[in-house]
Amino acid sequence: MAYWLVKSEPFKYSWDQFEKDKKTFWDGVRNYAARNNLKAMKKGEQVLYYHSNEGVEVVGIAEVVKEFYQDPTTTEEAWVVVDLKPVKKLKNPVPLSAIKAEPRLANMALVKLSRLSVQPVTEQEWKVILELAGEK
DNA sequence: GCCAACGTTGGC
DNA sequence: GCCAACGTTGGC
Repeated sequence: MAYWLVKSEPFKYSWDQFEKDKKTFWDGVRNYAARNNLKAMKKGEQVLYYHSNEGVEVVGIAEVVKEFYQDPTTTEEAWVVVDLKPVKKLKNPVPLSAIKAEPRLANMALVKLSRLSVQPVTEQEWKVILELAGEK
């Protein structure tokens, strides 16, 4: 079972909107590395939901409900989406500054590859994030 | 709004 | 296939 992290700009698609919708397809990925991660997602896997630009923090947990398929917003075959549903909002959102301050998270893709919009999260990292979020 | 980091494009 | 130029992302 793998873990993931997706980024969204709250202006464009916030966690609150996501909760209202109950489900969304994750579109707009136009980067091969991110695309490959989308393709690697399996149904039932858990995904951290991160707000970039504003907030700059992990705000919630989502789950993959449908594995990748052709991005309906483009006819270019290279691009895919997955369906996600909200699982829960974190008690305490985890800001990037806290992630950077946590030695156990020093190697997170979020820190090292800050521009990648869909990235894998290790099980250890997942646990630490939830711990910082006050979930347990 | 600035700028660093990094991915992509295109000329050779 | 290399690499400079350019565009975009995202933290601050």
